[in-house]
Amino acid sequence: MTPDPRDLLFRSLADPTRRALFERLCRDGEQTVGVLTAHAGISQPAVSKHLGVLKRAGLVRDRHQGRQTHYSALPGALAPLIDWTSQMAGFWEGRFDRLEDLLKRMDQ
Amino acid sequence: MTPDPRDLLFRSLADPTRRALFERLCRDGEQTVGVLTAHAGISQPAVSKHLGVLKRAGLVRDRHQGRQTHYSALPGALAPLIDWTSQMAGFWEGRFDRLEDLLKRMDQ
DNA sequence: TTGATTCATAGACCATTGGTTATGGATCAT
DNA sequence: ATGATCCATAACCAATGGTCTATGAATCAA
Repeated sequence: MTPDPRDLLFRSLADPTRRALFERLCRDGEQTVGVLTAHAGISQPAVSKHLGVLKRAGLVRDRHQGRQTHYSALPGALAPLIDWTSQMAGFWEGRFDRLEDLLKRMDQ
Repeated sequence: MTPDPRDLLFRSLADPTRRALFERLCRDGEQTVGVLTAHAGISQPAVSKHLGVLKRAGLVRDRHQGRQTHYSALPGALAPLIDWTSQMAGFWEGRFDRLEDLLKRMDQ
């Protein structure tokens, strides 16, 4: 059972709170856990847990400075997601092409 | 609390079995529940349930013919997902630009 | 050193979810 | 009409997930 890296990505982004955290980090850059907690509307441990999930998915990284932890987004980790959607669209187009071929052959 | 359409999408695609079903429909086109079940490795009711979730997310549609139900993919429903990832990347680039501006101003 | 602050981890709790079996409604074949 | 097939729904169960409070480790300030 190779743990599909896509799976971690999709599951991490399935939660709206986590998407909001990631979105904030993308938009406003590096933030401490305290600042993120102040805007998240949930407890600090909950925020830490969400950040842990995002980190394990490679979507964020942390930097320790004194007693605070700064988190920042790594939007490059979204690549597999983009690849997958492209692939789905590609399958679709490919299927359509084959249908055109079929119709073309039937036309003769 | 308006139910974010993105939320339905992300949550629907968070499950590997559902992604596999959707992928199969994208790749091979319309399929009956029976055929999908034969390849899914889970029970028919489980497949039906997953298809229901995908349908509510707008990712598939169903067509009834006799006693079978044919499902097909609607990959256009992936658009909000693509938009979101683009927006995240956009935030990132914007942030970088603003940083450049800041450095430029500091340089003077 | 003592106390306050910042964050992560542990444990408990509740809702959600993904799976099962059982069943029923339609449709087709005989 | 009878039986078989296809699918959806219902009822249930185990596991997962998101939240909280409590606590501890590390750092900073006094």
